Amino acid sequence: MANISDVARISKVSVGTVSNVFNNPEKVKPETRERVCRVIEELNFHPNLSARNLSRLKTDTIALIFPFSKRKRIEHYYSDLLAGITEICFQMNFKLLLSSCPPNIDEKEELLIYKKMIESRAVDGIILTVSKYNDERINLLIDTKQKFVVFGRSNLPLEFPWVDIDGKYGISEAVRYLSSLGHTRIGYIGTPNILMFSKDRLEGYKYGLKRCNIDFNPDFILEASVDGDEVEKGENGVIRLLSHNSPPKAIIVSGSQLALGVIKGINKFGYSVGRDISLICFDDAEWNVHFNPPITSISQPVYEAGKLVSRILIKQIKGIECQDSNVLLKPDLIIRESCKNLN
Amino acid sequence: MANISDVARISKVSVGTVSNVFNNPEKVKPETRERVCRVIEELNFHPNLSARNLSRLKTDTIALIFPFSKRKRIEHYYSDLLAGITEICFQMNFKLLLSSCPPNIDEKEELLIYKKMIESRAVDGIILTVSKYNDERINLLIDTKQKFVVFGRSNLPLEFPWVDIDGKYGISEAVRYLSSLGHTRIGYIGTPNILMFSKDRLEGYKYGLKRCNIDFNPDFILEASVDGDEVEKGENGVIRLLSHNSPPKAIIVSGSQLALGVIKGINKFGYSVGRDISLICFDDAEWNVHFNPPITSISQPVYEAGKLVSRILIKQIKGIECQDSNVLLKPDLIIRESCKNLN
DNA sequence: CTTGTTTTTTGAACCGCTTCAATACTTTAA
DNA sequence: TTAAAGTATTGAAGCGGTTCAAAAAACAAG
Repeated sequence: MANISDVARISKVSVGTVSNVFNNPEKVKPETRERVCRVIEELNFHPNLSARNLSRLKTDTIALIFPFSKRKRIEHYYSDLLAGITEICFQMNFKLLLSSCPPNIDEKEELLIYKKMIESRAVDGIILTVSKYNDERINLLIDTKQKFVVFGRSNLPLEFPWVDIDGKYGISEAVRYLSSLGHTRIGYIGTPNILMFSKDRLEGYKYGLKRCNIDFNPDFILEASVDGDEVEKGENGVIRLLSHNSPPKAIIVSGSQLALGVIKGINKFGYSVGRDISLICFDDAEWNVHFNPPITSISQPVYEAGKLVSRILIKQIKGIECQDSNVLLKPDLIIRESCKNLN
Repeated sequence: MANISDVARISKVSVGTVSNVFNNPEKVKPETRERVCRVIEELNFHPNLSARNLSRLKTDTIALIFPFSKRKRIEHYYSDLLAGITEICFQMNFKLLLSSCPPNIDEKEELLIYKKMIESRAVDGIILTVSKYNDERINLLIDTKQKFVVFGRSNLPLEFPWVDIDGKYGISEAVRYLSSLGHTRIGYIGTPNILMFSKDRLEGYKYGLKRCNIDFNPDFILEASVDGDEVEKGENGVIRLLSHNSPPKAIIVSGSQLALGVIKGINKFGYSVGRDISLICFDDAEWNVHFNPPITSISQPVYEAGKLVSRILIKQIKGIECQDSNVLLKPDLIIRESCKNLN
């Protein structure tokens, strides 16, 4: 396979000129350029990326690390994100290195994976997803001066680029909608407290109640544990909520997997979604619209977030000033038929 | 940032020895090794991957190229596959380069993307997915001597490693099951004919009928077109089938997106799945079990295929003899409640 | 035909590692 | 004590590009 000096030799120029033909074509005289190009064509020469990466000390590659799924498939959250990221990478001519790590991995081990990636300089930037409370990974990335963007916010008092979805807004709008239908007994089933977005959403729930002058009842909320099957947790959770002596009549559930369980639980309890229990699901999974009744959902613009996140990161890598490197996206309440009008 | 010669200088050995500490630790005397390791630790040295890749002329990286989704998310088929692939990559210490390309891209342009990837030697191997009839990509990969594995078989008379799911078996089992419930009027809604797996499944349908002594009725089959929304195609398709003057009483649908439309269409037609129309879906999407009634499905071991495909590819790259580089996986018929027993 | 200016091209240094023949050092056996 | 064999280390030559100061060539003006 031909290399750059073959091309140089045959086209009777220096390697520097061949290199310029690729990287600074305007610097080489048209006639020379054409001659070199012919030889490039003839030899079917293509610059070796590893060599290029080495000498430029950059890779035009970004990385995304996500946890293995327990369900032998990528969470659809990542799936949407990936769709956005790969699209931008394609546009901007960047590559995406995808890594995954075992679920429920030891936090220290997870950090090691990040460290390894940073230190080997395999990528120019990293996309961090699902920020946690006191997320050590963010500290690591800042300490090592690695370029990165976070999908999610942080409680740490640090400046860094992030994109997030306004869960507080989303949930509070759901509460407002339920309240407008006459609901006051509104339950909430949330995700584990250690994830930043859980806090945000729970806050939205409380804020939403307050705004609608509904008293907060701690018996009406439930936070799923970190481990275990999401569907099961949803099922058990909702059954617990419904077993109260004066149970909620509406439930907002944070996450589509949990929601699957919640629906199952509601049916198991002998109730029917939309008639006996109103339901809103944060995160509009593909199937929500196809259920009977179709589930009123809060749709997260994860795909857009993926595009943003990668665009911001690549800009940062290229040294392009980015005016908005902190973006909060609004989710959408999509009203379908799972909530009963009590008025 | 420290490099290998810094380490060599400070620990008073040659760069070769430092390199050996990493790559052939058994070749260096324990005392020396320890001394070098201390310096490595001190300087927080980590070999630069680009340099390593360049001098070894390999990257320990494989690539997967998949089409953008029209639905702003990765098809769950790829999602399962990715889960398997990334898991093996993690285990085998390989990296995965993920690329996507616009949907319905010109075939020539698609080939260019593959060419670019091959010629830049950015990866050591490529995973090709969803083989097509007369798939040019396979020719390209063979011609360029690129290492690769295909998820799917080919009609081309070529030898190459592949993993596939036995669609013929899956569909014919579905037919057999329906027949055992007393069904004889069995329709089939398939995916576009250009995809290899479509042919396979259709064959399964015909074979299944024959085996059960059911006459093949061309009016009962429908092949979805290449473009357009899958759900819509399913909906329109099933309505067309049901509008016949003696319509099928059972339908096998090839693909979960199509199935969503089929269910919608059945309901729209005023029929009810499991009562008026029996339904089997090839591909057990996450939601199938949660529908009412739960959909009897043929579950594809895509996650396992992902593991296999990457394992085979990596072995090939490493030059490890692989006894079984052509694997046909059997899908599973999961009986739920969408088929009526006519007996 | 000079001289000065601008445009092109050169070629060596560099990026940071791996590899391997050659050398140096140890150990063993006679 | 020494030669032979075995073990450990060296260092230079790759790998295949990019970069940039310096040289060369081309052009313009006097």
